[in-house]
Amino acid sequence: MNYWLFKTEPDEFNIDDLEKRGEKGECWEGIRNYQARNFLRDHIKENDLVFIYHSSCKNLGIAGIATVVKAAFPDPFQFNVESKYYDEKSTQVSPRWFAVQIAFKQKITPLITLSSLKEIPQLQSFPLLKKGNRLSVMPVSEEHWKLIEKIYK
DNA sequence: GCCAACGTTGGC
DNA sequence: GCCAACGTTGGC
Repeated sequence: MNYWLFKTEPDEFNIDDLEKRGEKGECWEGIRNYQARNFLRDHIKENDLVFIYHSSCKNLGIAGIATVVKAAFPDPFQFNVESKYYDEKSTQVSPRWFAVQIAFKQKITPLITLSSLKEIPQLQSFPLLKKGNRLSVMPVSEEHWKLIEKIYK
């Protein structure tokens, strides 16, 4: 099993929205970055755990945990002309973009703030904290996951 | 294949 | 709203 971190802008979609989706969960679509796409397509498996990170907002930080309920499938939005995620260069035979389905597992209250994560020396190499990091889907090492777990457990 | 120009991300 | 950092595009 592997660990991940997904970013989301809480104004668009947040941990409470995910909780409301219940067991069915939410399709994590619209990822249009190749590195993130490769994680989604090749490495994220059913039952993996995901930190939900709230970005570009007032309260930055890890707001909860989700479970992957369905591994990679072609992102349906790339074929939808109406969608802002539409990609005319993508084909049904060879889709360019992928999505996964995740479901709510737990909320972390209060959330683990970005600033508190930065204070932990052992998290220096955590990709989220790297300057200029723009990945919206990133792996979390087991070591880092366990460290972060300790903060709220 | 290089790289300048551009658009986007995301913390501050 | 600013701007640094990064990814993508497209001309050459």
